[in-house]
Amino acid sequence: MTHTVVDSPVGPLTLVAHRGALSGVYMTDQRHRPAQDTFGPEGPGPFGEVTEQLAEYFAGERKVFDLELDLIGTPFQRTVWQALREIPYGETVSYGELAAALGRPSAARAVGLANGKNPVGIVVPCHRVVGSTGDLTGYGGGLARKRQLLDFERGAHADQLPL
Amino acid sequence: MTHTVVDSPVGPLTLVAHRGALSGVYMTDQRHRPAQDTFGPEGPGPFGEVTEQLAEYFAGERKVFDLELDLIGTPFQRTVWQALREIPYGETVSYGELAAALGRPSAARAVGLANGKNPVGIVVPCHRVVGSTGDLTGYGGGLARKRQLLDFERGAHADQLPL
DNA sequence: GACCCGATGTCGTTTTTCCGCCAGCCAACG
DNA sequence: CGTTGGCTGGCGGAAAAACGACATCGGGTC
Repeated sequence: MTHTVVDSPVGPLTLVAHRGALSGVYMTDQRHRPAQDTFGPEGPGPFGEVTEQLAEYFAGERKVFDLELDLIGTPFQRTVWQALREIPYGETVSYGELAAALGRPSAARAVGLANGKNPVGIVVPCHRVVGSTGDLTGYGGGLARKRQLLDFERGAHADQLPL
Repeated sequence: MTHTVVDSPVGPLTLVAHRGALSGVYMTDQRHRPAQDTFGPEGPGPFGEVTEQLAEYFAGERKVFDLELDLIGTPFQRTVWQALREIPYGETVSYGELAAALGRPSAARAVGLANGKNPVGIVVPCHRVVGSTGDLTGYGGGLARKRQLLDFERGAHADQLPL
């Protein structure tokens, strides 16, 4: 367990590694952010590759992250997080649709819970899930950041997918 | 975490080591015996010294074990196990007396529970605790073994403490 | 009295149960 | 449109219940 901190357009990001793989990406003031002392000491880890891909992402040059992750959670949570990774860049799904895709059409609210516990922000794109009406409805890092990320992803796509 | 198996007059004993110290001594068919896969691989450990002292004990030549132990349990359990180690060879105490000695005169039954969870049989002499009437009342390894151990300890003492 | 039996009190631990929380959804109503 | 109320499912913590390697007391027996 080691961690480090890098800068980004959405503020400082705390990167956490466990067993040699990325296990956490936390923004400042993020809800459900674990206590600092659970991140282990600041130190070496696979952070070079992570930092590079994040930089590419924020430069609009990367749409898919290719990183080894170590996600710790309940079976249901892991299922949800896995599903999140399959939402394409720039697109959104509703909590209900995601729940239905998992075969639990009525578990929309539970999906919201699991979503909020996503330990790896941005890389696991929990920001691409919105309410059934299109409302953003909530985000661990604050709705402003969610809007910022979605606007950015749509903008970077503009030249390819003119609406 | 490593373990090994040795023979003894009360049947095969599984010795377990953790952090370089003895953490378990289990008989066959013992109640509360942890699952085999929690013992780690069969391998090296401080088993030479342990085996030697056990052999001396069963030869009637050793009355006190001098071994480093690594006992894992709740605070109360650790207190009880520590108290057990101070019961002299060949003598017995009742559950109630032991509880009283710990300052919890009414916790006799709880002492019984903790007693049963003793991970290090023989070396931590839980067999020296009996009911208030002198009945053996119970033993993780079976009453037969408890009787066997107590008879043996009394016998080995016979030349010193003729009743 | 001596003895056995059952009921009761006790205590730390473990297991089970229950309840509230919430980044949702839908329908009904103004 | 906004607002409201009722339904939902998984999670986490709290509370309750169950569980013994006991001890003690009170009645019945003989």
